[in-house]
Amino acid sequence: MEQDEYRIWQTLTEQDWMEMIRASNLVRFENRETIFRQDTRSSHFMFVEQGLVKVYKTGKSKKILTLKLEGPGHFVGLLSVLGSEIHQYSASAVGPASIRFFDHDTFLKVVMRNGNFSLDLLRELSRHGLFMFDKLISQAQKQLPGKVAEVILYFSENIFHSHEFEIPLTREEMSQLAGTTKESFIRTLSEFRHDKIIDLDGKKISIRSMKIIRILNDLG
Amino acid sequence: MEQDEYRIWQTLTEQDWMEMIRASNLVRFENRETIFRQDTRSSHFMFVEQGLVKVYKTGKSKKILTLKLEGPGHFVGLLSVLGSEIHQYSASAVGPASIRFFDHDTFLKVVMRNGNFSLDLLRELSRHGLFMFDKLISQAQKQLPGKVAEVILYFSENIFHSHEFEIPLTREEMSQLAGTTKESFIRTLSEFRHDKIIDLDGKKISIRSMKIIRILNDLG
DNA sequence: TTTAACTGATGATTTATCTCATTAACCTTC
DNA sequence: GAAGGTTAATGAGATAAATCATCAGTTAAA
Repeated sequence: MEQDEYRIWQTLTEQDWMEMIRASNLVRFENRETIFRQDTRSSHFMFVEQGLVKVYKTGKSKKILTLKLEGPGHFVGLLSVLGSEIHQYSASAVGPASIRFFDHDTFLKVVMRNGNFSLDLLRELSRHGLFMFDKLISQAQKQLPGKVAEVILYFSENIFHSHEFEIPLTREEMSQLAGTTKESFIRTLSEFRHDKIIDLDGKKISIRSMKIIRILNDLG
Repeated sequence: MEQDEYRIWQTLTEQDWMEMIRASNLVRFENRETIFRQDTRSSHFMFVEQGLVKVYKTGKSKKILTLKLEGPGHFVGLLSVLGSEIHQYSASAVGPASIRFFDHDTFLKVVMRNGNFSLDLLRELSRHGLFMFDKLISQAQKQLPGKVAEVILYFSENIFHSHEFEIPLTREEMSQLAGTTKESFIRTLSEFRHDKIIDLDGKKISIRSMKIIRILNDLG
């Protein structure tokens, strides 16, 4: 990794950067491998260099809710590393992914002495919080079509930047991202297909009417 | 306010503290007054010195979801001030409340030059994020009794630190905290009363069986 | 290569919760 | 102190979504 490869490192001095990199190691995960697991002790700061990472949490009823897929240039597990001793959620690789693990103390030392860097982290954490607040509203207030449209839109806009894409998740995993059951999710997808809002071919989805998807996402 | 009154200021030097305080002002809000409103421009860092502040967000359908009640010693609106130009949610006073408004640039200047302070903010923000993630799981996976028990437990443990308390919100406001409708909330409260889990007298609630409340909260 | 497990799809049924409607109690203010 | 507004409570009916069950197609394992 070069220092200028990701925006977040650009506030670091060459020395800070070198010190952090030296106290780090890059780990490659294969599809579906766990990166860290809820209820284990949190230790390292983890940064996605390549691939996609699924961030999810298991409720008391063992049901899973997936918060997001984090892509390159973002941290995973920050909330737990900074706000708790124990991981409060899990993360796993979606496809092959390279994660850099930074030594906890070295990372904090740099955060403490570099105001611009810590401010960037504060902003990253804040945007993450705003994202969660939005998701909270969705879960509390939207009904099925709105939730499913949101997931489709999420892949289209945040992950693939295209109206046509192949989703690297099973239907059940998608339903966990929507906050519903796999049956309900599948059913709603089928309805979207019948209503010619999307084309569907296995894991390939093509949005035929972005307008309707947006309306469904907005109005619930 | 004295510097040692709240934990968050203890990492500040006397100079930093004085500079920030000089560039701040304390505003008293009466019950139900808006402190900041969703969709307005965010400007100041706001800190609760006294009272309770309701943090809530209005969805596209105009329905309100209340995230939490923030008490003395905590910031409100941090997510928006740091992560967005525009407030993504609202806050209003629950009873009389004193809020200190810090000048944006002065506050950031201190954050940037004081590593311990910025680290404290990072931790505060992280805990806030973990709280939201928990709430997200609740909204996605719990049904009514679990959500209502959660609200009762929240008041008991986080706000009043007692099994008996008088809630400063209407039933409708409580339902927005639970993420349901006022009718459903009232109905569930009544059921709890019939089942002798709580005593109910207007806004006074007394938990008769903390054990059952906890079970309901945990298992859904 | 046969069996077993997983995934996707769909129907039928049940259940939870929302919506609508009504009433009573309590404030507020004119 | 009467009228209007807000809040709390509850019932009946409508509706959305979960659950349960089945089956076909696919992938993985024995």
